[in-house]
Amino acid sequence: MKSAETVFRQYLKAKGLLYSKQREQILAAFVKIKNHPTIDDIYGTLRKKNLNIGLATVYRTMRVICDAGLAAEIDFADGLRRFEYKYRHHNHHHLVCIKCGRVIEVTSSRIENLQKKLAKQHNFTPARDTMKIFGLCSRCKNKRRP
Amino acid sequence: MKSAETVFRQYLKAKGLLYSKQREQILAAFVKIKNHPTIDDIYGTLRKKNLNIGLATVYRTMRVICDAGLAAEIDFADGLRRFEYKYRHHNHHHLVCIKCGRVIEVTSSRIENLQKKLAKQHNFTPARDTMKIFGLCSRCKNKRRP
DNA sequence: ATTATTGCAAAAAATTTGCAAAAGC
DNA sequence: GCTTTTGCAAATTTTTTGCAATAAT
Repeated sequence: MKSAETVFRQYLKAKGLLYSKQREQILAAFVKIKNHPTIDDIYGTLRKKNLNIGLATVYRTMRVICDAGLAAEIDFADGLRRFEYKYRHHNHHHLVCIKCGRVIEVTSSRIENLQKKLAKQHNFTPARDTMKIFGLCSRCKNKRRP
Repeated sequence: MKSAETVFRQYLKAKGLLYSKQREQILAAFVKIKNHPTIDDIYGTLRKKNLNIGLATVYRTMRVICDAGLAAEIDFADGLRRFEYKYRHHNHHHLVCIKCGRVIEVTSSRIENLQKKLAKQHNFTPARDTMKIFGLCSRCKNKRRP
């Protein structure tokens, strides 16, 4: 299966865009970070590696990566704009702990089938979907208040 | 059934907070606006009514309204922070058109049951959930490119 | 050679905060 | 009367943009 880099390269070529070192490095950093980084997480990672990439470039590149379908914005209701890696990830849903912020990824083909049905009923052509359940994770639910 | 205002009043009293005219007006404006307003939508509505309420107050009050469980932030991937009214609304899901922005609200008890099951399997105590399907609505899918 | 991309700094937008005056209870 | 809330302006944070220099094909 093609690597994300290859997919990105092909996308850029098809759109007449250039494949720059910065784009390569930003994509690599993003893919490497597990668990839904913010722009600032990605920027910080690059800085730590002494890659001198401007913040504006990270913003611009993450937009391109999203356009290429390799990432999507995701909102865990913590006020931060995060990104989720979309390539070779099964479509999955999230259980988000409202206390500790832990995110558990789950899949359910039955839910997916129902989603498809629901879309069809409304004559709606689905492209992607998100499902999140907010609540308390197993660790947090047994803790007493501080 | 209690009105949202009553619920809000009771919440404030329970927390030792005050029920001010501004809070009343902001809640009323928010409830009245259909379809997921931004802070600015709410602020604009109030201004149009010549209610001289500061933007900071709208920010602060929407947070209180969310804390009271009457609203929640919702993200339709359009870069805007929106709020959804939560009281006396059946839990519903959204079909979001990525072309025209139209939002169709749907319910599915079968999906809800599966969500509950999924949470249980992970020893997770659900509080609230969101599900969105992004795609093309019936109107947009038949249109050709501009 | 031509065009797209970058970094930087500046601008714009979004959100939060400090504080004296006003309002709620 | 005591506290909380408000409006305003200032401060902070987040995101976008203009542009000359640089890099990609």
